[in-house]
Parts: sequence; structure tokens; C-alpha cells
Amino acid sequence: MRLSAKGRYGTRLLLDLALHRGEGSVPLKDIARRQEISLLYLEHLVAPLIASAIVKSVRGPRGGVSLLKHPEEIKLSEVIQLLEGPIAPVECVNNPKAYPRSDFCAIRDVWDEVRKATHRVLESTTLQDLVERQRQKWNFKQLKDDEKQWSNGSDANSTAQVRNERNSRRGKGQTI
Amino acid sequence: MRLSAKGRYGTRLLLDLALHRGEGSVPLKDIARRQEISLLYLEHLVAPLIASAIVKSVRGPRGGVSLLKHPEEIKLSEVIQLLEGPIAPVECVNNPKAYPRSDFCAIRDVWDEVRKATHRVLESTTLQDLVERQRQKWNFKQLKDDEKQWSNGSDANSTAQVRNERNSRRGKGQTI
DNA sequence: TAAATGTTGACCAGTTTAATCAACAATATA
DNA sequence: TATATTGTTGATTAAACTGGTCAACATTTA
Repeated sequence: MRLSAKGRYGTRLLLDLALHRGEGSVPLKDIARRQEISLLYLEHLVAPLIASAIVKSVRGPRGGVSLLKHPEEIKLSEVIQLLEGPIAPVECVNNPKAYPRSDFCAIRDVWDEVRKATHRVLESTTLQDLVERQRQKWNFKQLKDDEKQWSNGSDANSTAQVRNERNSRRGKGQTI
Repeated sequence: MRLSAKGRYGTRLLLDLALHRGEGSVPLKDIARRQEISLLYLEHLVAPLIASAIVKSVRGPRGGVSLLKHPEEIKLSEVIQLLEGPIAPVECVNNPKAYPRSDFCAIRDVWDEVRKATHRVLESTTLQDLVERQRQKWNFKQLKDDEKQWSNGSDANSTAQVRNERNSRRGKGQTI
């Protein structure tokens, strides 16, 4: 019942792209660094995303990849199905017709409930949802960090320094 | 996002046992035949089930395995976790403490929702539920078969014959 | 005692996974 | 135009996993 690296990395790749939307093409190399994913592996991940017109790519210097669809329109269910194949705990729940006995298999019904439950979650989550949730989490983290800074008895100067460091990390090296 | 043969076969093994409850020990050989699972493979499946006191076994002639707990008390979540390991699409949703960054990872939250949705289904389904659903399906199938028999213009004699065959199949060779 | 059963650990072939290598294509820019 | 920078594609690989088998053994009934 595990997601493979394709689905996990692919989601991170897309969220990274969504967070950098409007900045033009993002080189895979940058994503690989930020997400700590092998560049060579990323290249293979991105191929099916291009094929299904979720991202586009530009070659050459200053090239890279970028989202083709709006994050609002990219459902996680679509991404996972694309990268991992059908969302189904067992094969027979996706080929109902190919299994004539399936009408009389009580177990299959349960697997199908699992399939539906999983699908429902992924269907109802878009890349935009992830973007918003991630930003919220970062804001929350910032608050906590600032609080900690204050309770450590820091002066205004060191607080400003922390804020700068945080902002620059968020721009370049933030791992999701 | 697939269940492996362990979980699938294990569920069938247990449902088979539940359907034959009260008939004493059931030889693995019989289950292997009915469920079309290799006997040698079944033997390995049954080991963890014995270890966690879900089934008990008796060696020697007339030996076999039987349910130790009431089907009502055997949740599918328990069975799947036992045979497949933790129910979790990604590892980090099960070791929340081991991943300090997980508090700030929006994607993890979604994987956790998937985990919960899956778990909810398996937690709320017991072996007894499967038994009842299976019997209902068989009853329904019987109705349909009888209808078909009637519409074929059969006489009372041949209908009785069908019923006998059905009953004997259900007792011995019925595949789930 | 012999036959029928479960127990256990070793083993194996095939597949999948995650990753890498290498040759190539396209393009911006100096 | 030359060159460095990027994406594209197919082949390859090592490791792990999967599903299954074999063999030696323990237990128990008849």
C-alpha cells in the first residue's frame, strides 16, 4: 500500500513549480537541488508530465520547465494516476468487466471502497490547495521562529537578520 | 498503491475459514484448492496469523487451521497491517516524530489523509461483515440462476438438480 | 509405525524500483 | 558562429521485492 518515488517526487516537483509560478522557466537542476532529488531521475519524471500537457519545457540556456495548467486545475488524482498508474489496491477493481466473478466477490467490494476513499482524497486536492497549505505552514513556522527569537532575549538587529535569512531560504533553497 | 498477494490471499484465507467456522480444523490443502492459492505459499501466510492468535493450528491427520477469534472481532485493518505492514502511502506518515520537518510539509498532510481514509474503511470492516456480504451475494446469485433456469423452460426435476449442485459446490469447492 | 498434517528456513527466478550513463537536440548569448 | 546550457531519450544497472518452491523437520491420529 505504498506510493513509489515516482508519485512522491512528482508531487514535490509540481508543488515546487507551482510555488515558483510566474518566474519563467525553472531549470530542473534547481528543482533537483531544492527537493534533493537526483537530476537524472527528475528528467524521467518530467517526461510524462510534459506528454500530458501539465508542464512545458524550454531547452537551452535559461531554459527549464514551467506549469502549463493553472495549479487550481491540477488534481492530485490526475498526477498520481499519470505517474503511478491506476489508483487501485487490487487490479480487479479497475477492470470490473474483465472479471465476471467479481459480481459475487464480497472482498472485491471492500477493495473498491478503499479505492474510492483514496480517490476521493486525491480528487479533491489540487496543486493550488497544496500551495496555500504550504504557505500557511511557512507563515506559522515564521511566527514560531520569531517567538523563539524574542524569548531568547534577542535585540532588534538579530531578529532582522533571522528574517533575512528566512526570506532568502524561501526564495532559493527551501525544501518542501 | 497496490496490495500485495499477502494481503489479498490472507483475506481470502480468513474469509474461507470464517465461512467454515464450526466445522473443526480445516486443512490448508482444502483452502489452497478452494482459493486456488499454492499450498506452499499459504503455509507462509498462515504463520503470522497464528503468531498473533487470529487462527490456531493442529498438526497431524485431521489437523488443520481454524479461527481463534470470532469473525466479529477480526478487523480487516488488523489483518492487512499484520500481513503487509503499516497502512501508509508513504513512510513518513507513520513516524511523525522521526521527521521533524513533517510539521511543515503540506504534501505529507495529504498522504496522511489518504492513510486515514484507507484505514477508516478497513477498520470498519470485520470478517463477519465479509461473511454476511458473501452469503448475500450467493443468495442473489442463486435467485438469478433459478430465474434463468425457469426462463429456459425447465421442469421441476432439473430445477431441483441445479439446487443440489449449487449446494454441494457451496459446501466444498466454492471459490471466493 | 505410517500417513497426514503443520513449521521453518533456505532458496530461486522474475519483476520492479530508483538511479545512472551516454548520446543527442535545441537554444540563448557571447 | 561557437559554445555552454539546458532538456530528451533509450540503455543499463544494482538492489530490493514478489511470488513461489524445496526440503527437512515436528506433531499427531489411526
